[in-house]
Amino acid sequence: MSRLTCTDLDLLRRVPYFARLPDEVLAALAAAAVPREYGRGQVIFLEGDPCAGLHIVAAGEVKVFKLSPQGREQILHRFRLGDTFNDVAVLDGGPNPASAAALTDATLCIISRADIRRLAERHPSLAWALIESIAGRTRHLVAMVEDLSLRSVKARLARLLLAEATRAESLGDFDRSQMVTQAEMAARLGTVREMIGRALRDLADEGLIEFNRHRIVIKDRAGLVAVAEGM
Amino acid sequence: MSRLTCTDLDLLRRVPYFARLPDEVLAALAAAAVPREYGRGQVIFLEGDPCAGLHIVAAGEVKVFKLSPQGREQILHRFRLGDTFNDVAVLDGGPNPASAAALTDATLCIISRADIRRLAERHPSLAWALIESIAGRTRHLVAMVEDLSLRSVKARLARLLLAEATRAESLGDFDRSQMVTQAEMAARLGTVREMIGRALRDLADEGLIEFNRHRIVIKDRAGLVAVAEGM
DNA sequence: CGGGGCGTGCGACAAAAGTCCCTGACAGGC
DNA sequence: GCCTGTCAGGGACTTTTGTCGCACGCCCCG
Repeated sequence: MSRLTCTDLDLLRRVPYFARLPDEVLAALAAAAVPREYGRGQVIFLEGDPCAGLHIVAAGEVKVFKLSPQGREQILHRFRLGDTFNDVAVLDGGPNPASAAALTDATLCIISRADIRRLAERHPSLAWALIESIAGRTRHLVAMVEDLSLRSVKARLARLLLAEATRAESLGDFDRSQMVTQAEMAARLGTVREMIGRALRDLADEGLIEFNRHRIVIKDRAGLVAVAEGM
Repeated sequence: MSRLTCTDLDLLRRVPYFARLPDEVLAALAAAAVPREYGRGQVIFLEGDPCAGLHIVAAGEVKVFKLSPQGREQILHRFRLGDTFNDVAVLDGGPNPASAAALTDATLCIISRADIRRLAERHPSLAWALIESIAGRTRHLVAMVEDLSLRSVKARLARLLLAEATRAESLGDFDRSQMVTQAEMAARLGTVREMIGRALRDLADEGLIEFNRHRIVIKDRAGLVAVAEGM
């Protein structure tokens, strides 16, 4: 038990928005957190269900997504170690705004809305951490609306590649472009697999990237930026 | 001066998320609020500029929007009496995530980020009010992403008509469907004016609505709902 | 009462996105 | 090593969305 709590504490320190919280608050959060394991592909919670609590990724990767009646998927966000999700439902008490599923085997720590609320009332620093977290989420969604509404698939893809490259660099796990499959890229960009394939070929024809199954290398960053902005 | 403060207090009570705050907090907010007038079409603040503070609509209507390089506009939200906007920048201190402009002559009350932050630290009830406000904003954006990514223009239009009709009823200002121009509907739905015209004609051909310049009447609500969901 | 400006109606066309379908490559399990 | 399922490559076609162009009606204002 004490080992578990210790592990949770370490995890909480890896959550950017929580890192600066006083130890006391982190300990209280850790005490309230319940770990849970999910297998690859397993559903974590469903859109519309009553608030499933705050989820923190302790291992593996997770997607939060919407499905259309026709079965097409739009991924709202992909979450990794140290990310929190379902903040919105936790903070306003409404139903989960979207569904979540594990992309790989994953371990999550879950804190109920009641616990969060109790702790946030006692510790204003936690309330501010949550506010900054949800503000970041909102900025991401604004960018997503802008993308979907105002940019072509090719431009969106260029932006995605640039963003992933930047993220990979800043994390040191350079160039293992974790982009997995074209189908997933399509779900993130709000289109279909075939469009991703065509857009990749276009970019390669223009000499901006090189790619073969599961590996994409950026050859001309400035050119990619131009595509990302211009169209 | 005392009259002005009184007016501001009345306004703050009309903000849904603020309505239940204790008088003391409302008075402090009112003291910090600066009123300002804008003419129709006037820009209020620009995307990317440093945080412009919390804005509250005291009169008139306002849009928050993004522009593409090609000049197309995506309206993220239309705000009316008692709505607050630019919450995100106020809460996280980053730049404004989008631009804002007055749709009609408008009066806004503006509270600086510093004041909000100071008051929220002193009064946790205000912090929670802000949290619920931004959570609502985030839910709206999630719905917007879903719409743009997974629904046809016709389905989006059906949803918009249903939403506006519901709002109009619940406010008693029934059927004066404030939808103004087709161009604005297009900007809200992420498409162009001509598509709105075609989609309206389609819906009319199917007997679901009737319309002539500036007046849209829903004839078959269930049918509209079917269109809104199905496609 | 005669413009102008704005919003609309509508058709022809162009481009972007999506669908269908089939082939072949690769990886993991047996 | 072989079989099977998943993923990618890519062509042909359809549908949806966006662009262009122009005429019309309405309303405001001089």
